[in-house]
Amino acid sequence: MTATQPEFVSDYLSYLLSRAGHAVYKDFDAKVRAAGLSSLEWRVLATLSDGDGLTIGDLALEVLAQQPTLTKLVQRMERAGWVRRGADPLDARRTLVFETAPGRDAVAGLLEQAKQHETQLLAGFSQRDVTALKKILRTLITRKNEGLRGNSLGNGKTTQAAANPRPADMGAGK
Amino acid sequence: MTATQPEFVSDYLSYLLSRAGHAVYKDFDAKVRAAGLSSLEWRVLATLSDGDGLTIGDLALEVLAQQPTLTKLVQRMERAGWVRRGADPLDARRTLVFETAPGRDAVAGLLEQAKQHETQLLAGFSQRDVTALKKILRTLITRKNEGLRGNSLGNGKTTQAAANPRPADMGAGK
DNA sequence: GCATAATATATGAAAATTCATGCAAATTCA
DNA sequence: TGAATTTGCATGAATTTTCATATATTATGC
Repeated sequence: MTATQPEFVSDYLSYLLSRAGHAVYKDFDAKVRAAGLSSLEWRVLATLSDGDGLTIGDLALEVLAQQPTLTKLVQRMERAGWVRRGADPLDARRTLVFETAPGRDAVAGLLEQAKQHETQLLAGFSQRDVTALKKILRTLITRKNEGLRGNSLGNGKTTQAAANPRPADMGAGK
Repeated sequence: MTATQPEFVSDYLSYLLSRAGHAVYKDFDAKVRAAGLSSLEWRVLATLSDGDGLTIGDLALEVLAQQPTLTKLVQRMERAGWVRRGADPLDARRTLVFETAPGRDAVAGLLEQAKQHETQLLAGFSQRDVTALKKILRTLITRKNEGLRGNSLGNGKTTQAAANPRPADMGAGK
């Protein structure tokens, strides 16, 4: 009704999430750049390390980029030798993306460092806090736009399981 | 030590924060675009609505963009009539950014909608959860890289208080 | 006060992203 | 089955961002 009160932004959830994400990522980003990768390239390789053979579209959703961006990024990364593109025998429209050995090598160290980084970041919090935090974040991610009217973005993306997942599957579900 | 276990990424805090931020922002973004603004323009105008007269540098920190990006964005936004640039009488190197009346008009509706959006988003959570979540996020934001060795990014940015803050200061703190 | 260093923004060229659209393959359904 | 629709990716042009650096101003040390 009345004018917007001051300091709205600094209490706004969307802003807090962005800021926190940025703050958390910022110092790790230096290591990513030192490894010769851009932020998006790191995300792509890290995602593929969890299981490759994703389509361009699913990969775009995973790394929060748009499809044309991913199409072109993957082309560049293929030229760099980090990934390989392949056809999907079940659907000729799709382009599947696989990580190459050099690609795995490029992120191997970073994946380890990422774990250490997270451990350090969360050192000051109780296990309960961390669990609660991650749970809420997952809820926000999963819930997406349910319950929000006036926004019929069906968005029925399937995000099929990875075609080439790593052996076990423990530690992530919860 | 051993090979990276699968599903690392989906439990990685940095990833969860980015995803949550993206999920939360996604449907609101449609309204921002409908208002004729880009995401970054929305952030800039929303930030300035909380008090303008910020320098290019401080504004860049606020909206999580780089300085050259902000310099050019502000120039475009000035041409569009949303902001005005002014000199700092105390430091001739600085460029201060002020919101114009058209700029305020452009975001007024969005600021209201943003509040509604947040209310809807948090509807399913208890007040306690929300408070806890925001508290942790603020800690992550504030703490930045303290306690993280091997990264002497002093980053002593002052981010001085807004030169032209809005009157009261209630409703944001807690 | 003067050189030197540090800070704040601007800018040009290169690179990446985005928007709109094109095209091919799969799906729907009459 | 065959036309119409939908889906998935690629691509060209325009826009935006980034990197490196230039420029101007303020702080510092002697």
